[in-house]
Amino acid sequence: MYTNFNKLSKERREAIINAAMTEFAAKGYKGASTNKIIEGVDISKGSLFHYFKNKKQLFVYLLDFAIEQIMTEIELRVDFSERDLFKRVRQMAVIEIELSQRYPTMFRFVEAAYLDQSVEVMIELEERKTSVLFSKKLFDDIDLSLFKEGMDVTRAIKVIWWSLDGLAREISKSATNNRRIDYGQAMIETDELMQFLSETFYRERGQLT
Amino acid sequence: MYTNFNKLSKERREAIINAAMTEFAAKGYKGASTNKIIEGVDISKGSLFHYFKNKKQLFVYLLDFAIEQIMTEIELRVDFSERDLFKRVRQMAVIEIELSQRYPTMFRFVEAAYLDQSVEVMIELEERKTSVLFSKKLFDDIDLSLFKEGMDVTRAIKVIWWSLDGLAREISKSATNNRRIDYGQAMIETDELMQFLSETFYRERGQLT
Amino acid sequence: MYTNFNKLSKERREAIINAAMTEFAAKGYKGASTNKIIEGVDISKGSLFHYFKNKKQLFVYLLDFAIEQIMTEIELRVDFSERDLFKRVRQMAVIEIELSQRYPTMFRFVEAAYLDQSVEVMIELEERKTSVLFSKKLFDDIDLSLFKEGMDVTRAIKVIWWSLDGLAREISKSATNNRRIDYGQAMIETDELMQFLSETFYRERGQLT
Amino acid sequence: MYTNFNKLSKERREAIINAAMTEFAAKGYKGASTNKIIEGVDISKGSLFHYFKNKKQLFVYLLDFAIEQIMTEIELRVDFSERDLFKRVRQMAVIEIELSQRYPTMFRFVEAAYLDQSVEVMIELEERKTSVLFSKKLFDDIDLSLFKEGMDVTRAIKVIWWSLDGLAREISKSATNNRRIDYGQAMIETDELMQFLSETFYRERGQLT
DNA sequence: TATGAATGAGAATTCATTCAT
DNA sequence: GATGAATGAATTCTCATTCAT
Repeated sequence: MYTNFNKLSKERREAIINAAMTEFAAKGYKGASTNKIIEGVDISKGSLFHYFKNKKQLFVYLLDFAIEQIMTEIELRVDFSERDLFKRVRQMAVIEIELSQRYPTMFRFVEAAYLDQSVEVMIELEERKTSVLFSKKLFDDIDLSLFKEGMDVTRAIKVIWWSLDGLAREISKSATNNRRIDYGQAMIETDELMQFLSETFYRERGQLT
Repeated sequence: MYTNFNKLSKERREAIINAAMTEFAAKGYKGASTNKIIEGVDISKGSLFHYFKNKKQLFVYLLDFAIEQIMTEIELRVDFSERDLFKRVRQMAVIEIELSQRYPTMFRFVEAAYLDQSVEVMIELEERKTSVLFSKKLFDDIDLSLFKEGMDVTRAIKVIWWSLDGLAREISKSATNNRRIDYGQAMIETDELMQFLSETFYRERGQLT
Repeated sequence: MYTNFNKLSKERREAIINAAMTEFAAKGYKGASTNKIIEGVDISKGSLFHYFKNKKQLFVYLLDFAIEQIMTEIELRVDFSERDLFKRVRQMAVIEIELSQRYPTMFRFVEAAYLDQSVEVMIELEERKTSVLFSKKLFDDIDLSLFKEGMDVTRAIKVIWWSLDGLAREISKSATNNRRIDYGQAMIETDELMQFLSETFYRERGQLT
Repeated sequence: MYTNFNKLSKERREAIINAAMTEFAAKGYKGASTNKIIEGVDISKGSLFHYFKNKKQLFVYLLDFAIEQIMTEIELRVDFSERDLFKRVRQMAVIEIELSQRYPTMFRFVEAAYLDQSVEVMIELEERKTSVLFSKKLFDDIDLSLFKEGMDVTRAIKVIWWSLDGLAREISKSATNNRRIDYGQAMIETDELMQFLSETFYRERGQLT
């Protein structure tokens, strides 16, 4: 699968991936134009459909490519022996922020893809979301003894997750308006939120960093 | 603005609104076809573009119509003299659930619209989101004395909001998969979450209902 | 059905029908290009697909139009009270020859359509063929007493039909090569064939004309 | 000509011929896709166009190949010393039926090719049709003394030919509808028709088999 | 005011053929 | 000789919008 495409040189492949992700991120699946994609990179219409048999396959390829890229980095760099929930989550946040600086197009694409409503790719998206979004591993083998006594930990973790997710959305939304995310500021806000949450749910104040 | 459209009879207006919302909800802004919209209701091509000068204006009209509809109901029915945050929020949840049962098309439209990625309507959407989503009034004149002493109330409220929002997303996402939201179950889960949150952030256990 | 198209002026309608039939006759269903059709007549791409929702519907319309045209003329002008098989068939041949001179494009189209192998329109073609080709009425209430005694009349009629059909094919095939059918000559040959067949199958030599 | 292709091993050649015939038979000349042909057999794009300089040459090759195959068999197996027209024709029918069972793909291809409307190959087709269909040899040195006295034998032979052709068409058309030709039944019907024709045109009833 | 026929740019995709390796 | 990636013209069809009636 994708045999033809994978035979291309890295530069060419990346140019195509970049152009396609940019277009999909900007216009959504349905709105994106394969014509525009090939305009943005030195490739013929025939070639695009030689690499990917149709628009949907191209989209799915990009999605899987991006997810793998991100997951690989997380798997590699998150220390899963760290049993303090906040410390573990913080590692992930740091990596994500770094990646979104290194691969802004890819991140914008993934965010847009996850919100895409197009029926044509809904099923593919759902499959990927459930497999990734709430990556079980992230909450595996957490040290529950750090939580306050009598606390409903499952619910607490959900509240923590929703809060971090909410903050991320807020930051990313403000970015759409003001055009650029200040990642330094984002990290500070995330740390402050985690500080608040650990004070709320943990037995005693810990040291995040 | 929309003078021509407003001169129509209520039935006609609602038929058009319904058909348009259904199409936009199903296919997104870009994917929706004005041709399909008029097929679904007794109106001519010319008239549609007479009432709304283009597709975008139609979309924006629908959005504002829906928001107003919902906000009016909330304004009317939420008792803003209730100063207990959870009790006030609960009222809103009840109303939203009731409305989404009464006007399913409208709700589906609003949900889809809020996720729409189309560049053409992004700005309009952002304007409405910020003005509505975190409706200030909702958190005005809240009885802060109910919160635990020393609690960072602003942050607590955000966490509460993000959690309720997170639960709502979770329910609505599972609905896309399993086809139907069980509103009774949704209310139970919301109540349980609020119970947990009030125990976490409030001085003493209250009675929600 | 075909409401939009039927609202056009006769001239415009005929121009479109003509251009389309010419293209289909020349290239077959699959080979015919809707682009070429609109090039050949003052009509926009959008309009063609406004009149006929797709290529297939256009083809089917043309086919039904042509068949109706021909059948109406035959019904009107063939004297079905003539009970002598050859005399009745001769009437039809005369009409067909006349029509193919008056509407050469239409006839070329029908002939080509009947030979078309494209899967997309096979079913539609089969439906029309069975209903028309061996028009039962043509052989209804024939005077069987004219045939030789002891003759298997059913088989004789088939042989007559196949022979006339064979001659027609021969003439029409030679036309593809030499470019034009000589209808006078064709009529003579048909008469000669019928003379031979009547001598073969009839009790006594009749007078065809 | 076709030097390169003929250098291939028999198996390879036949695989290519088979795949190409199948595609042409199913979709017609214009509709057939060279891409699809190579998908169905182990051959590269470049090679196909190396063996046959273009689609048309491939088609013509297949046509000539099929015709030669069939004609060779007929030449070999028909006993041309048999001077009774019906007996000679019957031999041919038997061979054709046998061949169409042995090489169904080839026969389907030939039938489809003969009906093809594509301008690109019309001329080539016409050339082959006239050269083959009414293979003179078939009617050479026929024993005319068997025909009734005074009979216009030339015309009689034509009627016989057209009738046999007509029956064949009828059988083959019904096959398109009902999916399979019953060759046993076809042979019976052909024999019955020939019996009828020999009674009609021959001096005295002969014995066909 | 209301209509809906007309439009042509643009959509995704397929195609036979070429040519550098 | 054999390959298969690359091509761009051509395909059918859709679309939001206009404008004469």
